[in-house]
Amino acid sequence: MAAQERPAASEDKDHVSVWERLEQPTPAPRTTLTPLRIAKVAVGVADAEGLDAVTMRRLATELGVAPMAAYRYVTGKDELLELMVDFVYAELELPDGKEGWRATMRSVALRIREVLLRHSWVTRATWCAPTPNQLAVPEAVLAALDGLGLDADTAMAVYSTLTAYVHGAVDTEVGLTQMLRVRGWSTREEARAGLASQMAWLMSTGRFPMYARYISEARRKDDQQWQFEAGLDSVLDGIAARLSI
Amino acid sequence: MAAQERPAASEDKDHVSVWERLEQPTPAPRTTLTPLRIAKVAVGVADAEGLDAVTMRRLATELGVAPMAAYRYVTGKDELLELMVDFVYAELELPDGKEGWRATMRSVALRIREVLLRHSWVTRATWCAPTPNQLAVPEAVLAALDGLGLDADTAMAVYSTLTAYVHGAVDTEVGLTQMLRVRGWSTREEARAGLASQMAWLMSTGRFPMYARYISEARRKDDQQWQFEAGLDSVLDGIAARLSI
DNA sequence: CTCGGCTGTGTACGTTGTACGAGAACGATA
DNA sequence: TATCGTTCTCGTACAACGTACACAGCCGAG
Repeated sequence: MAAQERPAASEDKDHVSVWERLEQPTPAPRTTLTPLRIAKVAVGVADAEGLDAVTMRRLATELGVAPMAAYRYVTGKDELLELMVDFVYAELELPDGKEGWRATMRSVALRIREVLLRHSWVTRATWCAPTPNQLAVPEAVLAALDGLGLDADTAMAVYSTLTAYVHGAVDTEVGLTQMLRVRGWSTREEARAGLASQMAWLMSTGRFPMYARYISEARRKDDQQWQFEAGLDSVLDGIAARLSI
Repeated sequence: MAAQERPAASEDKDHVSVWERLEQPTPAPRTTLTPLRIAKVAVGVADAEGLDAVTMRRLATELGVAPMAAYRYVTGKDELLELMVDFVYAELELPDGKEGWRATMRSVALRIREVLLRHSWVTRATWCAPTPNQLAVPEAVLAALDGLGLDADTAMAVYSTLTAYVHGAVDTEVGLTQMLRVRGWSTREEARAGLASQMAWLMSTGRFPMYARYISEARRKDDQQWQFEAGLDSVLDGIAARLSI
């Protein structure tokens, strides 16, 4: 048994995060490169051509710099991704929480969805390292819940429930459009046709009668916004009901 | 690059002569490979060493076969992943739905969580192509909802809400343990220490007072099962409330 | 016994992340 | 101004990856 194989690099207790390093204000006067510029360019590439297009080499070309240059600011590709995710979350505008917990949470959810859809690669890049700008989300949510008399565990659970729903929903939403793109179906018509033909075989097995019926009867199948909000309101209802607030 | 001359046979290390090889004609029985066997082995590797360890070459070695052999059964790595995901979902046991919609949905959610935690790479491998065994989930859920008088769109929305929550929740749960493993913190103590030191810096910025307070007060922070079920019950409450069922 | 078609092999190419050491630009010192 | 140490950047190089392509051995049908 080859039990304990360590794939990752060597990092020990003296591991300083990117964020910590970011704080020391660029010890370099000469820097054509900065973590922020790197992140910005990388996000641009990812937005335009997908996460797979983000290559250390591609990044270097885009920055007008040698392939290895970025490694001065980033210990590896993983850290680059962290930077990218944080950069994206920076554009999230959070409500000030003066409108009550429910309105606040609702609007947080909707805005996160917008941002994640705008940068659809983010859901696949997040492996749950909390970046500073990501932490602003729980901060805002918890602030909105503060003063309602919830104990810490319950408040955190509420927050977790909300983000679990939002991430899950956006993830499948993104996954779906991603799949269409991978399959090469660009127009809605093409997509419907292609998907239908693929589904046809599955349905013809007779294993999924319910699914077949509901799919054929559903009318708002393509209205992602409606689906998202319907689920969101359910979740919020549930939270309200359970906490009687 | 000139001189790409084949060296004499005796030059190759542990080289068996042509004649010797001619002597043992059949090291290979027929059809050693099947999609199912491929998937099973790949899942084994992924479970043991993570998704990154699943390489076409690694898979080949594991199967006792040449690197390209699997391509007879799979058009590329993407298809391999589909196979793997489907293989995992095959072990999901779904309730028969005779216990009412709520109990059914609850148990579906819990079982999906179990399976996904058992194969923690699946959440990152899914880019939303519906495999047959995955389709069994909506089938079961819709069957449980049937006869409640919901229209197709609402029923689908209920299903989507549930899976969004489940996937989102398990995803962050998996992401967290993944992060611990990547950072090299194996024991719970190490993890707490490492995470704490990393958090300490973020908290010291003063940007996240609420978060800091709630984190320090929370007691069930590590009870993932409780958190999952708390959220799940919220979601189910919400669905019940909204549909008055 | 031959032969076409599967199934597995071998080799090769282009791309990736990144280790490593040489080189170039700077501030401080002499 | 000349020199030095430090800091940033580059060029090269390597192992590992996914997979294209042509081939070889075995099977059952004729």
